Amino acid sequence: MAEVAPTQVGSVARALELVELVVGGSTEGMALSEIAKAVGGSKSAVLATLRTLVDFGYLRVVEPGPKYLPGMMLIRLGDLAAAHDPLIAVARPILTQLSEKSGLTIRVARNDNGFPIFIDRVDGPGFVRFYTPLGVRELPHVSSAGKAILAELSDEEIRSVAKECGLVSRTKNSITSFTGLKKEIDHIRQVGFATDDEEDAQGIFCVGAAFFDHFGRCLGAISATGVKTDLTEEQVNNLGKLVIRYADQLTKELHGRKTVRRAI
Amino acid sequence: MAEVAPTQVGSVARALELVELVVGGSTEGMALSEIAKAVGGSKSAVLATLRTLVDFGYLRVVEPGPKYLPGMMLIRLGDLAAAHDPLIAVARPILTQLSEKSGLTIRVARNDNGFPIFIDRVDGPGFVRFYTPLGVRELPHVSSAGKAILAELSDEEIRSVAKECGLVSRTKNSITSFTGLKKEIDHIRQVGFATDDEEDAQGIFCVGAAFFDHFGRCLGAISATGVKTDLTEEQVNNLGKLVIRYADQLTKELHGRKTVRRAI
DNA sequence: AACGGTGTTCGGCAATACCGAACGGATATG
DNA sequence: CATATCCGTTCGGTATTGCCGAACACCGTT
Repeated sequence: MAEVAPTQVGSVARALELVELVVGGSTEGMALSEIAKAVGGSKSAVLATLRTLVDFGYLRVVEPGPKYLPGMMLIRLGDLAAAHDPLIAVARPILTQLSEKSGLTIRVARNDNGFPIFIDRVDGPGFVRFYTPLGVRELPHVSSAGKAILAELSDEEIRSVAKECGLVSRTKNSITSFTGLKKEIDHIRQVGFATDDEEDAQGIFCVGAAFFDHFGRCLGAISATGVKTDLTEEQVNNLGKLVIRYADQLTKELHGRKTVRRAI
Repeated sequence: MAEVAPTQVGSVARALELVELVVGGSTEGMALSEIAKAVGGSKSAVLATLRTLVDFGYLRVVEPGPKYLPGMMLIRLGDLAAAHDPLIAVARPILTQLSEKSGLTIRVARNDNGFPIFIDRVDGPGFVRFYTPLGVRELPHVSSAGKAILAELSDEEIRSVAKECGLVSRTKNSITSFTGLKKEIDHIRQVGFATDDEEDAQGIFCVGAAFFDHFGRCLGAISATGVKTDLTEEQVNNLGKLVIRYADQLTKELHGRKTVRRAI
């Protein structure tokens, strides 16, 4: 089976795999045989597990078929988990205000050892043209939030993170060399905000800025995301200053202290 | 133990109880002994389960102590579950627009046999002064969304729902008699929107309107929530018309068809 | 220094979660 | 129209494995 170092509970692990499988599946839902085949278990065992998950609302079953879909409890738990997180609780009103002011989608990422994990998002008005998942470690070098975080690290930390993620390419604009990244970070340290000019996805432009705890350590970054249009340098600068202002506001409300960014 | 009619998996059920326990706990996190005592299990068994949940990101452990807190995966799953739900996907831009237009917190509830289940929320600007959970069945008679849904039911359905929830009182403004509720619903059917004038919580005012599927059946309702201020009847009417317009827009984008509301 | 409180590890027993076969229904195929 | 093939479901039997309780190590307090 799977190599699990510490003591675990197998049936629970298998159940959680089922949840991820269904959540990652299509919006049509998944059938029992399909699920059993995917996880390589017997139909009867999978059925018992699915019933348990449905009982707790983690999944819901839609007739006819029976097909399994993500349940309401997941939304409830996600909402409660967000309410539990002090950072999200403080950040959300700020994200909302910045979204309204800029008309863009605003997200907040936590600094996870140099990697950004987006934990909340407030959509801008208009139809949502892109979807970015929450709660997962993202690539640091192709997102404005990630680069804003990187710019607050020491050079050796940056090198370590760059090595860990491999500086993989996502689009033709992605920065894939360490020297290129270093140059970019120098620029970020000068202007105080980071950009993502179609480096992660075609047609998407982002601006991000870091925020800090009361030790002056970078807790994460907020970013504004929109569809790429022809922005003048001045417009980018204005947006950058706006994002910085709200990031500073977040730092302040977290009783944090903004560090002097390392110039070189 | 618990009386479980169909075949289930006990260890999974116990694990999910742990998740709910921790999510419902304080923001400080819960200790192992505390959790074991609460669920009435041995520390070793609970520890193994907790480790599994931590491994999957459902919980996270914070040192020192080890204390257990809701994990990032819950946020991720909640976000994915919301993205899976066609209603949420369609509704969110509309909620965002209405929130921006009205400056209020907008929510959308699904009609669950006459009961509202709020499944998404877009906060208005400014500090959030109230928190309403998502994904749980709420009382139908003390929320504007609930009453907007009720007004689309037949009279016997309303009576059935009223019996089921007992018309319990939440504030001194709560409607607790069936005749009072019937009168209120007649009014809602006339004006097309429902209000909640501090009937669920002191100082909170809401306006809600229903939306429909392509059979003309009431799928749910959206509502605008704000702090109670001295609103003139005209202002309430204007807000009501605004909410109706966005609810109708939602109906339209769901390829739904608005029913002629039953006058009497 | 001895205590109550942690979290942790370990062995052993029995509960129980798994499997596979068999059934019934629905849909597709000849 | 009959046959075949999928589906979901039920049901025992087996042994896997998840549970317990005791013992350990650790810290803070008394």
